[in-house]
Amino acid sequence: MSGISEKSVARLSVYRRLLEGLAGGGDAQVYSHEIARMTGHTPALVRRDLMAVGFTGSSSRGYDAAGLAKAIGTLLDGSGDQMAALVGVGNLGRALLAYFGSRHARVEVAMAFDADPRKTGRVIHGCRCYAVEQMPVRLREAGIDVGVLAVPASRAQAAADGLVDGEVRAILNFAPVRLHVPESIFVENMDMATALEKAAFFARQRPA
Amino acid sequence: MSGISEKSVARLSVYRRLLEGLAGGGDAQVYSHEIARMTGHTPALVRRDLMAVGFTGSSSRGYDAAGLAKAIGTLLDGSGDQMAALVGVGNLGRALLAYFGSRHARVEVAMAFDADPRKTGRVIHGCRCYAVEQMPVRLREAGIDVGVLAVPASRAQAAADGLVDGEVRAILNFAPVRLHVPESIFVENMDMATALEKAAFFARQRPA
DNA sequence: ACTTGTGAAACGTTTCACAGCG
DNA sequence: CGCTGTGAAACGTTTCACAAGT
Repeated sequence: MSGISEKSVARLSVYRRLLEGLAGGGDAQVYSHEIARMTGHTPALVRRDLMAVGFTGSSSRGYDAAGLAKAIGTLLDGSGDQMAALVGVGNLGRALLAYFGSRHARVEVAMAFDADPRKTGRVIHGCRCYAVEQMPVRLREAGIDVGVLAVPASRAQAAADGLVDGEVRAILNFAPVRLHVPESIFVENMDMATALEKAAFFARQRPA
Repeated sequence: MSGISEKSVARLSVYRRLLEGLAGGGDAQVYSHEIARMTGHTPALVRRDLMAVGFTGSSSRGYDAAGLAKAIGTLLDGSGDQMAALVGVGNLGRALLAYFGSRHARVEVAMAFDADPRKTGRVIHGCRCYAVEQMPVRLREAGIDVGVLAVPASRAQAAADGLVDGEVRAILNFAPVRLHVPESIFVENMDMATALEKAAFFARQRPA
């Protein structure tokens, strides 16, 4: 529907962070080949990605960094705020709360859920933790549309079912399993075990 | 050189985990369409990926789960053990140590590094922590070839330089920046901020 | 001379479709 | 039959190459 590919969205998110840094550092104008060098892509690809943004640069001066960052934001963030909920407040879950909680609150992690009664009711890294049983109701009440899954593999499908029941529309899945969810729900897998194996594999295919 | 794509390697890693689970659960034989359904791909893609493995199935019974898992292992793991080192023992770093440390030690995280002197010398989740200054020497001595980067964005490039100096051949990068490293080094980016923005974006492109 | 924006070519990945086999 | 293995087609993504702007 959006016509814009997953890869393009991911790169635009990276461009925006870079541009905000440049604009903050007093670098007002920037060329596609500079963005390309700093993000590890080609100038042509950067320009192709920017076509979707509808922000036009100048042939002589390139792009206005602050303006382009804002235009990317309009595309990526939409109008209203978006909220996410974390499921699984273990080692990884707490690290994610700290990571996502720290200021750059593009998407707010508004609540967390855990099965362990010792964690429910507590506030961890500024985020209140509820029992998993309350998940569908609380998600719907708060109108949360992104779920972040940081539970053990064995519990991932049950937790995903809870998120679907709570009517989230996207899931960021850190569990090393493929979730079974309705077609209409977007799933982004962050499989760290696979990523490490991949790195180890390609390490071996290299000159020593 | 290897002729096998990054995507294919990532999927093979997922297939293997699945197959080990099946074999352990007494499911001796499995068809490509079953692997496909459980991993969310198509049967044709599964068979295409398996072509690189060189393990042949039977038309009537499909693949031997245990044998196929082992064959994938031969391809992915190579001969000797592989070791990784973690840089950055903050919230995320400790979570990664717990995550990667737990038994399924396909790649062993053998040591960790941190700039904070209160952390150096300690053993965290079974992994000894050293000062970053010692990084290049210790990496070379131990023959470590994968670095896992879990430091703040502002320190990521310096830490990457240390890993390169220590002659790692691949880096698993959790920092939200593009690293500048020699061509010969494989970099796998795990940008969680971008992943969350991506999930939020595609959540919006959906029926409510 | 340098850029941007973009049609068209090149390249990579996935799916189709079917021969061959048990 | 329903399966595997695979050439060929379809599709998606990136790069090339150049017209047009400054």
